[in-house]
Amino acid sequence: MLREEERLALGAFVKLSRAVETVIAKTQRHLADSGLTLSQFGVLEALYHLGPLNQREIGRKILKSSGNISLVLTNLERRSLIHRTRLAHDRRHVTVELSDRGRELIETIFPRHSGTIVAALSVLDRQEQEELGRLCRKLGLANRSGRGQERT
Amino acid sequence: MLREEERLALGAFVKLSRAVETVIAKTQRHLADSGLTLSQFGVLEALYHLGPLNQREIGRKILKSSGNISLVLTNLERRSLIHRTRLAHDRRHVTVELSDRGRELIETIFPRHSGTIVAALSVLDRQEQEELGRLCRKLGLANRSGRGQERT
DNA sequence: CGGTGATAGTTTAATATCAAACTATTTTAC
DNA sequence: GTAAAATAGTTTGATATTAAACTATCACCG
Repeated sequence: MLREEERLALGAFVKLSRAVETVIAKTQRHLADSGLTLSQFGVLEALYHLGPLNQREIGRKILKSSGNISLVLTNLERRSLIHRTRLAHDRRHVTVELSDRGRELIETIFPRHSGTIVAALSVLDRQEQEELGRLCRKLGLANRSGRGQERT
Repeated sequence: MLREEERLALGAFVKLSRAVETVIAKTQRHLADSGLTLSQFGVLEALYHLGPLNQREIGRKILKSSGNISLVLTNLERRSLIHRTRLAHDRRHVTVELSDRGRELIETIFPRHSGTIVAALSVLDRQEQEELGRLCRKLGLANRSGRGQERT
């Protein structure tokens, strides 16, 4: 019914999706203990590793629309995990940075998050993880949204 | 700063997530032309390939919570793409099936959807797709949610 | 200047998503 | 046979998500 080429590609993609979903589900369970969603964690982690960013830069890092970032930041701000500041010399930009509480939280949570992923991937040996990374990198780069299809 | 094991696993996982996100983004753009979300498409596709199912079975197929399935079905029902029927001999169960309109729609859309994925994966040759499938299958199976963590 | 266009962020409307509480129904145990 | 437990589905409350419309600000050009 399906051509061979089709069967192979669809099968690989289903397995790819399922694999990501199962690992993400594990990380979400653990993040929920701290009352964080995966998106909130993504923002805190980006700020932690890259320092203060404006909202567009955050959106580019975690691949979300600007409207979405705006909301996620509002929720983080409500819990005093980040600060937003308008730049004086260009009032269109908002600089986002971790609060002390936010820094403490991400410093506590990141090792656990990382541990969850390392454990999940540990069914694959070093060489398999390298190969998986190589194939996914190739796939991701070839299909990255180009030609004016970035999210606004 | 990060141990080698950690760097490798986190790196592989980020690439894995990005690859899935980029391919999914492509399929969503195309599904949006028909006014379907990915979840709605997932339901229609399951019904198309597997025949009538109850809501729990659908949830298991597309890995979503029962509450979510309930809502997605309501939205599909509003557009007359599916029918819901209570089973006479066990009134707890709802049998979901494609309407004629739903069948027409999925028959039109599925080939395009499939084509999008085949095209996206085509940067990998046959052997690479097989290897990617093998690695992801291993990863997914090892981390499938067990121990009472299914979604309700 | 002074308007035109670009850029950053916010808001809105629709859908999705989960966990948890809830309803309805059936099965099981006593 | 009825009470308790299990099962299927729905609802609720909170967050996420996008596209598109919108606001505010700045840059550039005449």
